[in-house]
Amino acid sequence: MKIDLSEQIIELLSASIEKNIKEGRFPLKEAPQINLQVPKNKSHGDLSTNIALQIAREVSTKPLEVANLIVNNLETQNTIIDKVQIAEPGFINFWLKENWLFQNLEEIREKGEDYGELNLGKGKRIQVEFVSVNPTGPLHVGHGKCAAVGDSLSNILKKAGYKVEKEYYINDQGRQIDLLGQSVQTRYHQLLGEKREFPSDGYKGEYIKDIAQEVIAKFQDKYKGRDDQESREFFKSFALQSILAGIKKDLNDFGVEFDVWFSEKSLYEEDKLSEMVELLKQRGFLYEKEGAFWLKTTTFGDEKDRVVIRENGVPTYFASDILYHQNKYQRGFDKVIDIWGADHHGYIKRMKAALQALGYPPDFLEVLIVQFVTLIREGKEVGMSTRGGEFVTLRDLIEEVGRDVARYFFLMKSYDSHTDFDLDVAKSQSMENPVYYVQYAHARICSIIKKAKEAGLSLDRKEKVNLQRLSEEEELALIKELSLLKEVIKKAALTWRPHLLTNYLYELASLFHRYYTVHRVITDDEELSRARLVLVDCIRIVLSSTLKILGISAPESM
RNA sequence: GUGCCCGUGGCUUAAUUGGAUAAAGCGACGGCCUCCGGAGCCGUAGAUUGGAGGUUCAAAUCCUCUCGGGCACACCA
Repeated sequence: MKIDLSEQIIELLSASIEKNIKEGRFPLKEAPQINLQVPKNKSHGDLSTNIALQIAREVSTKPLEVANLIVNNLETQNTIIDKVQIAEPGFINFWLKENWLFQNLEEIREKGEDYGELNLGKGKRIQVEFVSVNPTGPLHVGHGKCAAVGDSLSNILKKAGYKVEKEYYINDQGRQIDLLGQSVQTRYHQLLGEKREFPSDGYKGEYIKDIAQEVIAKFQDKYKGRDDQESREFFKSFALQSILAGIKKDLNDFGVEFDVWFSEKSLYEEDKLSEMVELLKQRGFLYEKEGAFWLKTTTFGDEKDRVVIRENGVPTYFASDILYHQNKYQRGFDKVIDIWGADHHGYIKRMKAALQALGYPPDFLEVLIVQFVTLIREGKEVGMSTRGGEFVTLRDLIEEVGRDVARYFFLMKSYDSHTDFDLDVAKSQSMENPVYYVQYAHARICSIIKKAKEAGLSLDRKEKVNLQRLSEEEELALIKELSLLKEVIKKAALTWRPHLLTNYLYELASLFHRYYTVHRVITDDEELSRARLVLVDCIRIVLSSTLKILGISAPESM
């Protein structure tokens, strides 16, 4: 069987259009990009294209006429195409031979969880950087959303044939880290009974005291009364290690693992900064004004130029980010995707401008902006302030609703729309809760397969099964849905939208639940039962592998 | 004030990136268990896609204006 059938049909269409060009009917230079879609309406066939409508203007011919010319030159013998029809105002609709569906099932049986893998990326290297919170406190729920999106997106890209690296950027230097160190140090002194004023803009959370306690547990009063350089460095690095360890643990428990933890500090080790400054000067994008060095980001559409090196000689955060992205480029990625919270969106222009100033293509960097999360409990918004003991951390959320639910809820809507996270729905084990709905479908299938085995019907991957017996409307609909997986992954990978998979899962589960209530898998007719077992097993495989991409478990019973 | 994101049934969101009759869930109302897991299934009601123009064979989607909501506008990170 062929690679991908939509590819096959696109090739046929291209050939036909090229023939029309060659024979002078279409005044075009080359065949255009053709898109196939799966029509919503069954009466529009299995696949459909609007190509005639799209080129009608260019070839100055009526769309219907164009469609006719294309169809007349289409070589459909010995292909998967059963019937072609032209519809107003110029769509070309394809009906496929029924056995393409069964071939699809065979493919799923053969490939198992690898079904749906694509070669879209052709091995290109993509880096996805996400979360990257300042290590000055625990992760909150918003970071959880970023983590879920970044992690699933990475999995999707992998499945689509890209080489993906997940990275976390650690801001391990600068004022915030100084403050963190001071905060812990002050708490340490206070806990040991010394009177110390807490830094006015220090970190006031309870976790700071916990860290101070850790210090006491490990080093007792070793640093008591001291405020020298060495002890300050100690508190800084101790606090950093401790918080970072917490962040790693939270992410791990959320099912997210990074390939690289990249230190901001390391950017400054070999004086890369002055190299970068020199380069930008040479390229004419860096100038001095009022004692500071400014990058001409306005050249690339930013509202104002930005300071890179302050008057006092200290590089800004922006300087680090330029260095960091330069480093990314030098590591040879074909593309890097940064996932940022909504509060950073104003930063995109200057970052892209900086990359262009360095001479990199503007689309080397893609920034996805994730909108905020609002927690709802008993119909009311949960305050995100640290006061009042209401939970705000990712850890609390995982403990309250579970990892599967949390991830699903973050991924069921487009990341660029606000998430209203209803805790009561998230905890309910009913049809209100889409996670269980999908997982339940999986568990049901497992149960059927088990039951079948007990009845002596076991599934052997290699065994020939007469799939032609699958002829019910619900069965054909299910097989079609299964075959859509590739399209969904392709689209999700090209548009960076993980929620497409969530929607797909829900739809597949829904079709299965309907099928389940109307037809029995295990019947007196053994041949039929075997065919149906293959079908439900394929559904199980697709449910399970898609859930895996989203980082959600596929329980066999629940 | 300037820039970015978002306005879709009562509520929360989809819509194959410009396609054919705007699709689901919740909530409301009415049905379905002698049978593989009822955490399920079926049906009914509910929409001028915030509003006004425009672009074209075709607009929820693109452009302009306008009204609401969020976020950002530092020699902070």
